[in-house]
Amino acid sequence: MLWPATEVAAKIDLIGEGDCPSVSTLLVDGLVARYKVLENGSRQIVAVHVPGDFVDFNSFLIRPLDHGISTLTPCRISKVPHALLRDIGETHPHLMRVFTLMALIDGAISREWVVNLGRRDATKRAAHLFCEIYTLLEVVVCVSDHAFSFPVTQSDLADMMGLSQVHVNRTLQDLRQMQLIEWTGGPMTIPNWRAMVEFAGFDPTYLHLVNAPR
Amino acid sequence: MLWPATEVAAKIDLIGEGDCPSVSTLLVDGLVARYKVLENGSRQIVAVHVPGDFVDFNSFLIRPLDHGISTLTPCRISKVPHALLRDIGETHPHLMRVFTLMALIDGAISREWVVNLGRRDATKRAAHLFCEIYTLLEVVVCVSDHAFSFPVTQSDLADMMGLSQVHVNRTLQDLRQMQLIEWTGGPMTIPNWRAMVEFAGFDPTYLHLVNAPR
DNA sequence: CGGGATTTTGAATCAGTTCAAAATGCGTGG
DNA sequence: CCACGCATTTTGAACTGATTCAAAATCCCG
Repeated sequence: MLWPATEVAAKIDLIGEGDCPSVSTLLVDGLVARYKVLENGSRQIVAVHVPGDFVDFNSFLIRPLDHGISTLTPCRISKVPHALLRDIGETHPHLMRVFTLMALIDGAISREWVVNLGRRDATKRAAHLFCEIYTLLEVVVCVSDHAFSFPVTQSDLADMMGLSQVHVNRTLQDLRQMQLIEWTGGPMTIPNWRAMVEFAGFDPTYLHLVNAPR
Repeated sequence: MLWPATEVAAKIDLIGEGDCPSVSTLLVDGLVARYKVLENGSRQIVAVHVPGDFVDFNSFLIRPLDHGISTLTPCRISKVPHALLRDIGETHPHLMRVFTLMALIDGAISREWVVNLGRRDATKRAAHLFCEIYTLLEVVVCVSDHAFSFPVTQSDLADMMGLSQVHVNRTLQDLRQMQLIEWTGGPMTIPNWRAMVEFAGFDPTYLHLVNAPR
């Protein structure tokens, strides 16, 4: 069963904080961020979603939504009514377990973000984030040779990493100079994956992917 | 149906990283932490659990466990076999939804930790953490008048907040001087809850408690 | 070619770290 | 009850990673 995928322009709020939609959104193409904004106006991105992710599975069982959801790039999305999810849960109880699993993995990734923000310096923090995003993309999209489209601003990166935009810029320069990333204008490539993983201390176990990448 | 609660001494690893137990642990009394350790030896606590929490509900559906679990204080725990959880899920499908809900709330708390580490300075970070823990305790335990037993070392706090132990010490002094906490030897008290919430920017929505406290 | 967004650079400042030592608290055994 | 020893807290001072502010350079799109 398929829904027509909708095109969405870049940098659009898919769902605002406090909204209570009766559909969940499946990301078909593009990148979306879940974020929170503090009183002082600063923003923290709390999760990044890749194609195949349920972007607000939460809203199926939890209200109100305690964070905003916004696209990072142009996206294609597909709306799945909560009524359908409920039906699935009732007629195929074993699929309900899949929902639980999705929620658990979401939490596992979130916990690794806590580690990333709490205990890694800017350079390793960036490296780890790129490892995570690449690994997730590799599973879903046809990604060739550790290169992937990543049309995201340094401000957005700053909000993912809990850093200032200026420092993100300097951090990226460091990673470039260390030959761990190539990223100027086009897609990001990680020329030496082994070195990158080693440097970032990246262990993909927490992603709980079925086909663990090498 | 009840299990005998087991006594556990303070600062004991309940479950080590990589373990695959066939039971989940319900926390009856005390505080436990889930943590990750980096290559360089630094530790980050990724979640704190209060009585009533399933401490490793994860392990029911996800393996291997990607983090360690350790007590912060002496605890009483109760082991619930996975087989039983599976039975419940099969015979009472609607309870499976409760499991999903638990997992979602766990994730929501984790995301707030990301915000706390990413975008709040040391003082507000500590304040927010104390607000969270107090609010969770208030629901479960008989806690009187914004005072609660919190026998945790400053090192443990440092690992929750992604700070050095020394800076935690100075941060606590600040909070004491601002009259936001009283904490010397005995239980921690928050003499002016309104001021504390205001200062920390604490909004308990993300905890998704049924009986929202004032 | 022009204009807004984004990236890059510089310099001063600040929040938090590190290292080291002193002070305090606390349980145990004499 | 005191003395000892270990864990924890507190203090100081030097240092460093990241922030802030401001301006210049570059990019991209129409």
